[in-house]
This record gives sequence, structure tokens and C-alpha cells, in this order.
Amino acid sequence: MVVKRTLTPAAVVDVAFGLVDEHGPDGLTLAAVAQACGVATPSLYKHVASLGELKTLVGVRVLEDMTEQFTAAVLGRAGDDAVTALMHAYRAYVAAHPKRYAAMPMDPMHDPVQKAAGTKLIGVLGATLRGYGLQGSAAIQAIRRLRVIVHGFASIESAGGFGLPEDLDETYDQLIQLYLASLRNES
Amino acid sequence: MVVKRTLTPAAVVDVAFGLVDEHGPDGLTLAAVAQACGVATPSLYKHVASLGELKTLVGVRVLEDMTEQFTAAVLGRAGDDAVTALMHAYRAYVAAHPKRYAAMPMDPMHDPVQKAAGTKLIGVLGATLRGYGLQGSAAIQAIRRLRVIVHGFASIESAGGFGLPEDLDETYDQLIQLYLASLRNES
DNA sequence: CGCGCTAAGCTAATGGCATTAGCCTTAGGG
DNA sequence: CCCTAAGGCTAATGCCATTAGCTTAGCGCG
Repeated sequence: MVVKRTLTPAAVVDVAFGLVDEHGPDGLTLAAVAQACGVATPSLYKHVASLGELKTLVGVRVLEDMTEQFTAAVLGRAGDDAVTALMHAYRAYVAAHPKRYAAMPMDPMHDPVQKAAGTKLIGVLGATLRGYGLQGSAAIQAIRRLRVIVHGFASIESAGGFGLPEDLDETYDQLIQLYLASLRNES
Repeated sequence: MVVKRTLTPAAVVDVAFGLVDEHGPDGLTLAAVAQACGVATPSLYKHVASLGELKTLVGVRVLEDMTEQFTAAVLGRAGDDAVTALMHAYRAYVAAHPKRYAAMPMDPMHDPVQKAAGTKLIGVLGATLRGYGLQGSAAIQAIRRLRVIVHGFASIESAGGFGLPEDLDETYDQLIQLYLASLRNES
């Protein structure tokens, strides 16, 4: 019987990432991962400490993926143009991968494994605001306001939380304008 | 042996509501509810169809509770004063009951059981904006923007998603001002 | 006053899950 | 060529939801 020695921690996370995309964070089960890997469930413990750790690692993967997408969306832009592009990219990402977004850790800074990825993602937001010359506390506040708006809208939209689907583009545009106005008042 | 005939569906939901407060939505288990009720697990099926249904009912309870709190916070106020009070009440509620808030259904309109409670909660938001004379679509947009900001901030804060705890009051004040400004522009 | 029906409890059993323990085999380095 | 450890396996445990089927107590009706 030919034994495949190809399974690695990274490959396991890959499979888990795909399963989360299909079935959401709660659909991520070691049994399903094992089946997709063609392996018995307990064998996974040779590569991953627990289901919890696997979820943490999938969270890192999500953060990295978002960072990559948003970096690409903002590259070569500045000022209101960059902020607008970032906000649209965020919404589009969540709309395209709602289950994946649900697996994004909300508090990456409190987990040593996720901290670096979280810092990078926040860094993209900060870099997008570079042109506004915000210093210290003002910069932190601006990033926070951006996160609130962008995550608030995307999480409600992706959960189907807006009763009427129409005019959602208009709502989001208003939020973008509202945020841009707050940047103007502060700089 | 004295048999208690006191268990009702409402009582089961009461107990479940309490458990969610303590251990969060994922800590809500029929086994735990049964133990807290002093009853064997399968007995719960005489009052509740499934764990899923129980979660739905707990969600309704959360919506009703929020409606009550926010109504009280806004009563006797109008205009910017009312909006400010509502936004502070929302943040305070989530801070006081983070686990409970995590059990709030994000899409109550899609569930016939939760629809009425969801409509009432949205109604409180709408009534708070009454003084601004918004009609039709403009009113809907204003309610949506309010939800986005208030839910975005509260969900990130309650998850411990803001790295630095300090200055959060300042961030929230800025968001309130930003929202009030958007109401001024539209009326 | 008693008879029976039903509501509400019970135990037993099933199947899915994560996790642990302990075994076996094989690949690869000395 | 051996031997060690990595990476697979099966078996077993315990928790969970859910279903089936039994039992009993209280209530309504004759």
C-alpha cells in the first residue's frame, strides 16, 4: 500500500480554508478536513494541535488574503481616491466571500499567532490615510472610524441584515462621503 | 415523587437566555439548559422543537430587551439629543451584555418568528429620527447609516477588537458627530 | 366519584464530533 | 543495513443533539 507523505500543516490549513469558504466557520470540522485530505481524523493531530488552533490559523490566512486584496486595490492611488477604492474593495471582498469573512478574527491583537497578520492589515488602512497628514492619536481615531464603518456595513450586508436589497449602493456611497468629510474636518 | 408541572416554553427560553449571558451563544447547549431546569435533556423537546428553535427564541428575547432599553433611553428626547442618547444607550447595552449581543440575530427579517421583534427594534431607530422630517428612501438610508455605525463600533469593541482601550469614548463621540452631520446635510 | 386521555416527564439508544492512547510501518540518515 | 522517528492507523472516551418508546399524574367528562 502506497503511503503518501505529502500532508503538511500548511496543506491542512489550505483544506480548512476551502471548507470555511463553503460551509462557514461553524462548518469547519476536523472530520471534514480529514475526509478532504483522504486521512483518518486523528491523523490531523500530527500536523495541528487542535480544532481551535486550526481555526486560529485559518483566521491568519483570511487576514493575509484581505491584506493582499486591499493592497492591490489601493496601489497607485492617494487621498480620497485611495480611501474610496479601499472601502469599495472591502465591501466587494466580503460580498464575494461572506463565509470566509465570518472566520476573520475580530481581535487578532490578542493572539500572538495572529498579531502580525492583524498588524499588517491595519497597516494597509493606515497607509491609505497617509496623504491626510494625521499624527498620533488623530491617525488612530481615523483608522478606527474607517474600520467601524466598513466592518459595520459589510457584516450587516453579508448577513442579509438589510431588509430591502435595493439602494444599498446609495447607502454605502453616503457612508463613504460621510467618512471623507470627517477626514477633511480633521486635517 | 412530586412531579413539577411548572416547565413551560417561556421558562425554558428564560433559562437559555441566562446561559447565553454567561457563556455566549456557542455555550448554549440543551444539556446545560436541562440541568439548569432540573430535568433530563430529552424532556426539553416537549417544550422546544430543537436547539435551533431555542436559539431563534433567545434571539427574539434579545431583540425585545434591546427595544425596551432603547425606548427608555430616548423617551422625552428629540433631535440630536435623542440620537445621541440612543447611540450611547446602544454602546452601553453591548458593553454590559457582550455575550447576549452576540446572540442577537443579524437578519431578523428573514425569520417569521423574529420578524415582529426586529421590526419593533428598527421602529425605535426610526422614531428617534422623527424630528428630522426624513421621507421614504431618505429615512431608510438614515436608519441604515445609524445601524452601521452603532453596530460596527459596538461589535468591534465588545470583541476586544480595538487594540488600545484608551480614547474609545473620543472615537465614539467622533462617530456620533459624523452621523449627526450627515442628518443635517440631508434635511 | 372514578375513568381514561394526554401532557410532560423518564430511560435507552444512535450517530456525529473532538480528543487521547497506543500501535505499526516506512522513509531516510548514520 | 539498521534504527529511529515521523506520520499514518484503529480503538476508546466522553460530550452533544436527537429519536423512540415507556410511564405517570392531573384534568375533564361522564
